[in-house]
Amino acid sequence: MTLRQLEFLLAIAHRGSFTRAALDLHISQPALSTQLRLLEEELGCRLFERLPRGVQLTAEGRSFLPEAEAVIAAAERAQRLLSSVSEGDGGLLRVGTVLSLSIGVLPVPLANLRRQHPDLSVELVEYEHRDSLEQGVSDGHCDVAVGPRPADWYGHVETLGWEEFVVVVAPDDPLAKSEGPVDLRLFADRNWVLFSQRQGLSPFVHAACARAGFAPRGRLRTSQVSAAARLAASGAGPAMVPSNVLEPGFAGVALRLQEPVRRELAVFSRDAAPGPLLLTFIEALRSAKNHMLLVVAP
Amino acid sequence: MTLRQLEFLLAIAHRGSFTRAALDLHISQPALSTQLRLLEEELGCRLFERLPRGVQLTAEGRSFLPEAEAVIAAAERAQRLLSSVSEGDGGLLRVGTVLSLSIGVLPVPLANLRRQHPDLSVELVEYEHRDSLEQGVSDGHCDVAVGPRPADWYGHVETLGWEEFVVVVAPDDPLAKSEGPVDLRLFADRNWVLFSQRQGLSPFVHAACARAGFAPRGRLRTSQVSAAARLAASGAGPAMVPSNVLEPGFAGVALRLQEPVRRELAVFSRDAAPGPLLLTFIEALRSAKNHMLLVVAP
DNA sequence: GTCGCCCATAGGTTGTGACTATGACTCTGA
DNA sequence: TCAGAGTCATAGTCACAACCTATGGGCGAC
Repeated sequence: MTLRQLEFLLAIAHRGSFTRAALDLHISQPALSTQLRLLEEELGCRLFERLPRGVQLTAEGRSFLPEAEAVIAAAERAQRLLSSVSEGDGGLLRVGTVLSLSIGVLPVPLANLRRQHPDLSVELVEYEHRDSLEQGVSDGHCDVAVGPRPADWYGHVETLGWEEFVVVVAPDDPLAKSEGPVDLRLFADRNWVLFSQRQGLSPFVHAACARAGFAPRGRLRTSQVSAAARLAASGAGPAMVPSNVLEPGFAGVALRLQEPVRRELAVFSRDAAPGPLLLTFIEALRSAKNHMLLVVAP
Repeated sequence: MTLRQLEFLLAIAHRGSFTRAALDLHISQPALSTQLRLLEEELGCRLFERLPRGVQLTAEGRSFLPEAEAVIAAAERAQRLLSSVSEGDGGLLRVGTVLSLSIGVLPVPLANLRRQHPDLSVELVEYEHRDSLEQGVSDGHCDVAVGPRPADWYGHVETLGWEEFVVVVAPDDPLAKSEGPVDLRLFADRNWVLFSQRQGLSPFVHAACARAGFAPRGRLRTSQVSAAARLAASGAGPAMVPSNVLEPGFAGVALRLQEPVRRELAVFSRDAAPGPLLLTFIEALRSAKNHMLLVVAP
């Protein structure tokens, strides 16, 4: 049984004649005869009654017809969906990212994507650490990743920009009124709001402080970036967070650093040549570059 | 796009490997490679990512997979249904008949059919007259007919039996206490309960009376056999009806006739060689022959 | 470094599907 | 009654599609 044979069946049933159905299908009448005979032989019963003037469905054929229509309809649905998928307009994309980016960076491009390609579903797969993100892409748990640019990557990589880290303090902090960028070393003796060990930002913050010549002490740890920012804003101590996670009306004070702490962000995937769905997504990222609170060049 | 290619796609997705899927499908690995390549070319995008160790669905392939499964599932459903249809176990049969038979004769075989083939639906198409029944079969409005045996018929015909007509009178009728068959001429001067012109039994009753040498007068006409019987039972005048329409606890008195009035009943269809569905139905009729209140031999 | 696993390609063979031509049949109209 | 138009089925032929075997290339494992 083939899709083609079922289409033939429908055409004949619709027109009530082999000859006319053959015209519709742009094939010869004998070809249609043969194919229907094959179908009838495979199914084990006649589907049409041959009359002197055209043909008519048998009881068996009439019973089978709705099922045949269902198969053809399903096939057409599948083809429609895939043609939209192959134009990057539909389907499902599993986007891997790290926790902080799904708050600070992704909302804008995802909103654009929703608007421009309403039939394209996105499943966010959030990882705590850049390593597990890369692993997740490699293992096929997600189709594309947005995160810190991997050191060396076998597939497609494309830099999106650099996110800048700021130190968040409470409005009544002694350094809150500083004009311009501050020196990170001023916070060396403070009690920091730090990230929990498993959070990917934790080693990053420690490395930044180490470059400034100290190791941050902390009494408070959280795995959530936005929690760290809010805790710092309420006086729990300084916290280093990406500037893009701070909302416009944020209650704390964000201090830029004299020695900027930056992280290169990229979109990357297993495939060296991304397919249409990935391209659509990557395009959405590109066109939102200037609205993602990233530094475009270091 | 063919059903076969979709099956290939599912097998590969399921096994995660061309080689293993080819083993499952009992084809060679290159054949599978080629077919999938053709499918991908037709659809316009890669469905699998080729990895050193097997393959993995792309985002496009993963989006398409559920649709492909739906198509295959619909095809399997269709095949299952048709295999049950070709064994006469399912589907829809349109049974044409005349009004009186759907009351008196068909209930028993239809009940048997329901019991033995629960998935087989029957649509009763009732005609007022044997001529329109024959026309209905010829025109394809029903698949098979149960009714008075046609004079000459081009398709399959099979006699079911002879229904015998009785004269129904009220219990207080002068002739109600007659022992044995009565002479139809005794009712020549009565006011009959007759059938309306369009009812198929009307000419039949008139012909029977004509054979007995009189033309029945009537003050009351109905198109329904059971109404005629009840009216007669309540004293409206004699009525000639098939004996099989009288229920066991019927209130009137049914008188058999010395010159029996009988009508040959048959099942017939357009097709000279009935298909499985018709055969199932005809078989149900045959096996109910002795329970349909028919005379088996004239 | 060699071996094994996996997918892709090439070349050859088989089989299927389509076409043209024709036949059998029925209904229609002269 | 017979010719013609219309229907579907069959036969013969051809092209292409699908498959198989053999082989190549890439990658990881031992």
